[in-house]
Amino acid sequence: MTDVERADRDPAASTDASPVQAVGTTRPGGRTARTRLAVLAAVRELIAETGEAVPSIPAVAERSGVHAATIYRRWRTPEALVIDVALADVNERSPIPATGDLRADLTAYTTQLIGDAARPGGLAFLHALTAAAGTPEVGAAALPSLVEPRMEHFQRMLDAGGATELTPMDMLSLLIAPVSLGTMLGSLPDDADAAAAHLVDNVIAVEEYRRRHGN
Amino acid sequence: MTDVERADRDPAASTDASPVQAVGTTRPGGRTARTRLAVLAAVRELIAETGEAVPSIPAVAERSGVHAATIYRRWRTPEALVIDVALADVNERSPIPATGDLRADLTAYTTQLIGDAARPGGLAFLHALTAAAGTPEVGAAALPSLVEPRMEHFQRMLDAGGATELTPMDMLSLLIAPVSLGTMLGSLPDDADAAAAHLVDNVIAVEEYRRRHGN
DNA sequence: ACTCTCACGCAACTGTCTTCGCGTTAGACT
DNA sequence: AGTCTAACGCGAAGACAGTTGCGTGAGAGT
Repeated sequence: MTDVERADRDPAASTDASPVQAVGTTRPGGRTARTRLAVLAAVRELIAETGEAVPSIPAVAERSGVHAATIYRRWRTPEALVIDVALADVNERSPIPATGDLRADLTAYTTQLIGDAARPGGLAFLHALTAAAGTPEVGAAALPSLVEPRMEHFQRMLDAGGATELTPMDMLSLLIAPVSLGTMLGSLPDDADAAAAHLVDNVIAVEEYRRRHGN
Repeated sequence: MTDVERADRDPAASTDASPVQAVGTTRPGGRTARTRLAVLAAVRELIAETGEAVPSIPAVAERSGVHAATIYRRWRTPEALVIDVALADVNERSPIPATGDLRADLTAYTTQLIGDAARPGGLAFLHALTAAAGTPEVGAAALPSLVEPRMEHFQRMLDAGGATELTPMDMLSLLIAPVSLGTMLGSLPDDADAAAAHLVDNVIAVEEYRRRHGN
């Protein structure tokens, strides 16, 4: 009847040995991983369909075939669901290049970021993020694990590009933050390339300014 | 807010009203104004007490003494309540100076902004903002009326300070956005003055960069 | 002062979210 | 292969947000 039950009984449909996170859990194995994938897939679908709302847990339960009680036990809130999806997707969705050409790397990343934020899930993610930030038990654990890997990637890009003054934090302040707020307010220009070029110019400006004025 | 009040009235007689004082409504008088003040005061208190959550309407009803049905009829959602409080408070809470000294004005504003965002209500406001952005019927009306007056103030500050290249939008990208996201992620330095100086330097850097490279 | 009617209080109602106890299943481990 | 137990399914109970119809009181207009 449900996707999960079918997956459980059909040996051919068993997962192709891709160990999902669930680090530190006592039982990371097959069924738990399958339910997790089914739930996260349902969250993605619902976000894509319903526009930008954070999906309700009963809706995710029906869509995924996983019982609502199970979802409540594992995730507790809808926001945690969205955060979990984001954690699983961010790295492949907005890769951070490091070719050595700073402006090109920044432009490529920013353009993709703008496009990503404009997607239906973009606002849902921001919503979930603010909600998670308000509830320490969710945010305190999730936020660092979301941010830290990105910071390392940024550092590689900056090193490769010869940026001596900029820090990964500056990427947060000068790129991610304006794109996030701009998406919320709908104040981003329609032309994503122009918007990206604008933001990248700001980054370059800061790098040059600090070089001239010392750190 | 205006949409809700319009729904209560004759649809044809609707003229646009200032979201703060509700002037122009058919009955702006004593009782309506009192209930509104009582409700907004309760929202402020609840936000200050409960940390950073968006208060539930039943809670606001009990605290304010205004019946829940009334609040539902006028505001519709808790997010609209928080937005309304923000609309009423922002101008006095984070004034935008225009003394002619650009760096001093920027620093004063940014410092106050950081302090304001760190307050309990700061996160609640961001939460409400993202939620409002996701529901067009609330956000489409409220967001412009929140942003536009600020943009004008910024323009005055920039003019007075002799900034020829910067736009009010840049203040959004370079100051408000980083402070917002930084507050969410808890990534702002503990030293608010240092953080403000950092962000202000970025603004100055962009102004100088554009002067040298043409717009 | 009188009338009109908008906004509010009231209470019952509906639908949905959320939790809980218990039995069952399926990985993990020996 | 056998045992153990964490994780899941299930249904019911509870709590809560949100809605609606109706009567009343308080501004607004004359």
